[in-house]
Amino acid sequence: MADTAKHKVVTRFAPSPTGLFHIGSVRTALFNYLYARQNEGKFILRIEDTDKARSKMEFEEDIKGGLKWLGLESDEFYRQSERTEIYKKYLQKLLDEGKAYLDDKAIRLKNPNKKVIFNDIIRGEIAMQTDDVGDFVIAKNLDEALFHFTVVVDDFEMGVTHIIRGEDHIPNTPRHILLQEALGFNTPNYAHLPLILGTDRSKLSKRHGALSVNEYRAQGYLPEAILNFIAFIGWNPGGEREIFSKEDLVKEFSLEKIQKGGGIFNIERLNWYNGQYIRKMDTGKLAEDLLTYMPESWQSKAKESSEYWKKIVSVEKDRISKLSDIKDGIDYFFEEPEYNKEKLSWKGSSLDKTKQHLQAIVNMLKVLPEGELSPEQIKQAVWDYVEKEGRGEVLWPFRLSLTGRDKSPDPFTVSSILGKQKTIQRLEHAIAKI
RNA sequence: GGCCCUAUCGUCUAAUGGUUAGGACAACGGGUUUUCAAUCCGUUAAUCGGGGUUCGAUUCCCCGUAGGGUCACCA
Repeated sequence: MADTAKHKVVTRFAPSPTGLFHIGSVRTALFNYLYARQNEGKFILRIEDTDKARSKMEFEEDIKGGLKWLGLESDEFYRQSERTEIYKKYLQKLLDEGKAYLDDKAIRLKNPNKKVIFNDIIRGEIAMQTDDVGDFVIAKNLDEALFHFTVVVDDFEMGVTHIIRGEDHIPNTPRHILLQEALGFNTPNYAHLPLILGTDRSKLSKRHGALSVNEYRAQGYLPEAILNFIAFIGWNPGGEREIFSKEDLVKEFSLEKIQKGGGIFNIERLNWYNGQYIRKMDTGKLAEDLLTYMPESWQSKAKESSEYWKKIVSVEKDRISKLSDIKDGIDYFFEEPEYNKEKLSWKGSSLDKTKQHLQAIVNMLKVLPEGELSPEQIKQAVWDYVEKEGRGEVLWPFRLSLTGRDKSPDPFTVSSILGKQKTIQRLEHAIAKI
């Protein structure tokens, strides 16, 4: 029996390991975690693996790994498949007391067919007539207790004070209360969360696309961004602040401020949060994390010259919204750019003219000192010319000969990172091409 | 279909028995020394409908409507 006396609040996250750790489950886990931490309570992870056919260890590992990555550490861990004896004891008790009975193949609860009323923290009073569930099955046999029964027994045994779960469990609650009454347990507090919905407004499920936490992780979403984003579906502290760290959430969280209506999972908003958190990251750390998202050949180059890589990262840092974005649009830092010479000219300008501009830039750069040049230094060196000839007229071919791309950071930044030699080399290559 | 839950901009949401109904994402427009980002400024945009209660309702009540959840020897 758990030490309930020590903790005023005990919450639990109780997933069944029958699928990957789902983004909808993340919020249930998060809210249980937040509420426990906020009240200096206990947060329990309980694997509900009574369905032997569907439960798989790989899913359990996926859930645990996901929780760890998100930083939602639990204080205690249980696995229902290891608690058969406990369920058996209570099952026998119910049988002995005549509150349950064995029919052909299963153990059923004798349903008093009463009206059950409970007070949901989020929704207020909910009343339901229990006739329609009849003498529902609570176990296949003494050694195989089923969901409704194991949940009730475990929540009691573990001293769970607050059951925070999805609203898809509302219809189950009257059965659990019937069971609690039969067993002589107190009814814990219930808080049924609104569901996270797909874009079609139905409960988020596999057909809505990427859902597993690990997939988001693989795409380069940050745990802080996911937590912040997920917390704000169905909950809001009031006020106009949008960015909340896990610690902020622990401080501000309250069950009373949870929304009643379901909320759509909006990836655009997640992307925005993720970008915000990327921008707040330390560049060194980001440079390290970004490495794994790159093709191997670039990766080794980046490792060889970490200063070079850091400069690239400091520029890309506010251009990407998820880590995997890094591989798009930085090829010119690792390979010679490829492009058609026609692209070099700015809006209808002639190639001859373009060639002149490029040559002029080369000349101006050549007289600059060797060694590191800042974007400002480079800009200063060419700016008078640029102003005289037209910005796009000069800057577009400058940038294009360095990057070969329609879209990229400005030519001063790129050439500063590339270095004087490389910059001149690429400009001369462009000139030769024309 | 039975039972249950829900309803504010396209989306996530704030607020109140009396407000120009606020913020964020997205979209659009503009600034930010060429482009694309990032950033800054701005614009468009909402209280599901009908009855009550009330001096006044988006807010409280009822009825509709719409959406969702759930109806296993799954969880």
